[in-house]
Amino acid sequence: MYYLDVAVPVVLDQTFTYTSNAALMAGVRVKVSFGRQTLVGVVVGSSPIAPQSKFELKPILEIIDTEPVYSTVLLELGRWLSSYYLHPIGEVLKSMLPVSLVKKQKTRFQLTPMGHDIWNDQNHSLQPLIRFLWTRRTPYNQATIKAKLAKWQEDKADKVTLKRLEKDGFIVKEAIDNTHGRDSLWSEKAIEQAEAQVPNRAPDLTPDQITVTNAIIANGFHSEEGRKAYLLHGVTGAGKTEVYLKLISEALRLDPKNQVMVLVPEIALTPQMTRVFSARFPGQVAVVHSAMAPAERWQELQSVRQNQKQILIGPRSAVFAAFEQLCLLVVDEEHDSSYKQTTGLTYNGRDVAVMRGHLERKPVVLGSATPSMESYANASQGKYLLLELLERANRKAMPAIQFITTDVKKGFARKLATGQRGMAVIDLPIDDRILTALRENLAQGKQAMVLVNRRGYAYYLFSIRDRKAVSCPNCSISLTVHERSTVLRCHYCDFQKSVDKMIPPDSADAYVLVGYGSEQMEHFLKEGVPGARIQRVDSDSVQQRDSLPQILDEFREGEIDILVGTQMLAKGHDFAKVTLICILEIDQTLNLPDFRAGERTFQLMVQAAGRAGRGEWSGHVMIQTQREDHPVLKAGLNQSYSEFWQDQVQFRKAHNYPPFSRMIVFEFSSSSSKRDRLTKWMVEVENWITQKMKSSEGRYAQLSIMGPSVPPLETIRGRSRRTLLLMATDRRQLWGFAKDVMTAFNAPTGDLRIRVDVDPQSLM
DNA sequence: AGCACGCCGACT
DNA sequence: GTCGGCGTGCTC
Repeated sequence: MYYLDVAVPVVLDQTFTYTSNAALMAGVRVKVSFGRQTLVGVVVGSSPIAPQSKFELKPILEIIDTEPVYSTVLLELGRWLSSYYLHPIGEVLKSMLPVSLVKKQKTRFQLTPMGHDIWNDQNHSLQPLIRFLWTRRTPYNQATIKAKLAKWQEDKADKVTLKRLEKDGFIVKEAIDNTHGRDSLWSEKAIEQAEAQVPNRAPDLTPDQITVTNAIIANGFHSEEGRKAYLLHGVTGAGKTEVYLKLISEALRLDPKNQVMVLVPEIALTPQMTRVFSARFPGQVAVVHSAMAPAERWQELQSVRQNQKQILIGPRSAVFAAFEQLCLLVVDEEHDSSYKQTTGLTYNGRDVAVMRGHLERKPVVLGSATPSMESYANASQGKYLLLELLERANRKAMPAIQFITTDVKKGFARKLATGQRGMAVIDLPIDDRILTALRENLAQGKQAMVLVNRRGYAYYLFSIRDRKAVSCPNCSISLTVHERSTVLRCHYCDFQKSVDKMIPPDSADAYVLVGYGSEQMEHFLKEGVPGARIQRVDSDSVQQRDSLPQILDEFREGEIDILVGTQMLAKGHDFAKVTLICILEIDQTLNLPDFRAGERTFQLMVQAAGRAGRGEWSGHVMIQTQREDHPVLKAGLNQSYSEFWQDQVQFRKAHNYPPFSRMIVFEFSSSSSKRDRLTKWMVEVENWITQKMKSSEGRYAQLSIMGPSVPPLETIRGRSRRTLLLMATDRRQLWGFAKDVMTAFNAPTGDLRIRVDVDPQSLM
C-alpha cells in the first residue's frame, strides 16, 4: 500500500492523502473522489508509510498518465508559484497545464423553442417580460440579460429569476467555447510558407552583437550554481533577435537535441516573428498562441515535449511547457505588461521564466529596448548581467522626434444629431501640422501609423440634462460609444446596447459625444488625408475578423498607407516603409493615476519611434503634447534610457514604489446589491489589521498598508470592490503578512470574494 | 469551487 | 403542508 500526496484543483491550499496499490511517480495525474465529486489531481509525493491521519483515506480511482506530466522542475516551480503568488497548489498545477484541459466558456442566454412560443404568444403572461428581455431573438450575454432583468424588476413587483426561466425551459444557457472555433490564420500557413523557402543564412553580426553573444556563450548553457540571467538592453533596431538566433544556433551546435524557449508578448506573435525563426531553423520551430485551437496547441506542445522540435515560441503560458532538454530561455520585450496574468494565478511570465531558468540551471535572456525598472534594477544590483546594444545594427540614425505643442484644446464634443451622426467634423483633435505631414508622407509613397489611446468612436455620451455620462449598469464607468455612434459598450464587462434603446428616441439633441477613439480617428483621417488607404487596428477591428496578421501583411505589402489604432500598434512590428509615426494623446498616458505612468509613457515613445525608419528611409515621429517640458517626455525625445531612469528612480525612491519595494494587492468584493456586507467585512479587515499590528511587536515595522479603500472603479461586472495594498522592501515581512491575510479571510461566505495580485501591473 | 444540509417565505 | 430560495460548512 502506498500513500500519495495529491494536489486537487480546489481553493484549499493543501494536498490530500489517497491510497494506491502502486507507487506512482510525482507528476502523474490521478482521478480521485473528493467530497461528492470526482476530480483530476496531481501526485506530488508518495510514501509506503502511513501518515498519522484522522481521516479515513480513500483509494485513488484511476491513474491517468503512464509518465509524469510535470517534470521535477515543473513541480518545484509549481510549489514556488503557489507560495509566491499565494495561490492554492492544486489550482496552480491545473493552470500550468495547456488550456486544452481547461474549458473556458462564456455564457449567453438564448430562448428555447418553448421560449420562442411565448415570445409569439400574446396571451401568455410572460410574454411582456420575454419580449422585454429579447428585443431581438438572438442570444444575449449574461451581463446584458441580468441588467435587463434588473431593470424590469425595478418597477414591477414580480420576482422572476433567470434560474426560474431556465428551469421552466424557456431559456437555455448557451456555452460558447471561445477556445474552439476561431480559425487560426497565423501559425500554420505562415510557418509552412516560411519553411518552404530556403533557410536563410545568418547575417554577419555587428561587433556589439558579437560581444554580447560571446559573453553569454562564454558562461555556458549549464551551470550548477543556478541563476544566470541576462538583461539584454538593445535600442530599437539594434538586432536583439539576431542575438537570440545566434545563441540558439550555438545551443543547437553543441547538441542538436538541445531546446530553447522563446517567450514573446501575445501581440508580437504574428507570422513575421515566427517566420524569422522558422526561416533560420526550418522544421525545428513549434509555436503556440491564443488564437489556436486547443488540439493544435496541444500538438505543438507535444512535439516539444518529445523533442521533435527544438524551439518553442509562445506567450506567457508557454513558460510552463514541458521540454525534454531545455537549455536556454529567452524573454523578448521583457517589459511588456502582457506577460502578467491578471486573473486567477497572477503570475508574470518573465519572472516565472527567470525562476524556471534558475531551477533548470539554464541561462535566461531578457531582452528589451525599454527594460522594466524592475529588471534594470536587478541588473544594477548584479542579480542579472547587463548587456547592452546601444546602436542600430544598420547604423541608421534613430528617428527624429518632434513635439507638436497644441494650444489648450477646446473641449472636443459634438452633437448626437440623428441625421448626421458621425458626419459633421466640427473640430479636429489632430493638429494641422500632423495632417500636413501625413499628406506629404503619402505623396511620397511612404507609410505612416497614428496612435490613439482608446478604441471606440467617442469616449462617452454625455447627457446635457442630467449633467452626466451614460454609464454601465454593471460597472462604475461610462459607456464607450462605438459603431459610428450607434452603439454603447462597456470596456469592462460585456454590456452593449444600441444608443437608440439607451436614450429616448426624441431626445438625441440632449446628448453630446465627448472625446474620440480609434474608430472616429479613422473617419477623421479619411477626410483629412484624402486618397489615403487607411486601416484601423484595435481589439475591435482585429477581433471582428481575427485579422491582425492579414492587416499587417497588407500593410507590409503596401496595400495600406496609414494604420490608425491603439497602442497595440507600437509593439514590435517591423515595417520597412513606415517613415512617420504620430502619437496623439501622450499626455493622457502620462497622466494616468498609476505610479508606472512615466514608465509606460517612455516605453510608448521609444517603442513607437522604433517602428519608424527601419528601412532605407529615415523616420520621423510627431507627438502631440502640452507637456513638452516633462522630464519623461524629454527623455523620450532623446531616446535616453538613462535620462528616464534618473528621473523615475528619484520618484520611485521617494515614494518607496517598486523596484524599491514589492507590492501585493488584495481585492475584496461582493455583488453590488450586497455592498453593506462588503462594508461590514472591511470593518473586520481593518480591525484585524489593527490587532495584528498591535500584537506583532514591530515585526511588520517595514510594511506600508494602504486601505482597505474604494478603488477608482468601485464596481466592475456588477461587483463592488475594495482594495488593500501592501508594500514593503522586506520580502519576508510582506509575504508573511499577506499569507496571514489570506488565512484570515480566504474562506469568505456567501457572496463575498477575495483575490490576490502579487506584483500588480496596475492598481485599478 | 462544488455540493449538501438546513432553515425561512409563497404557493398547490 | 412542500418547493425552492440561499446561508453555512466540508472536502483525504
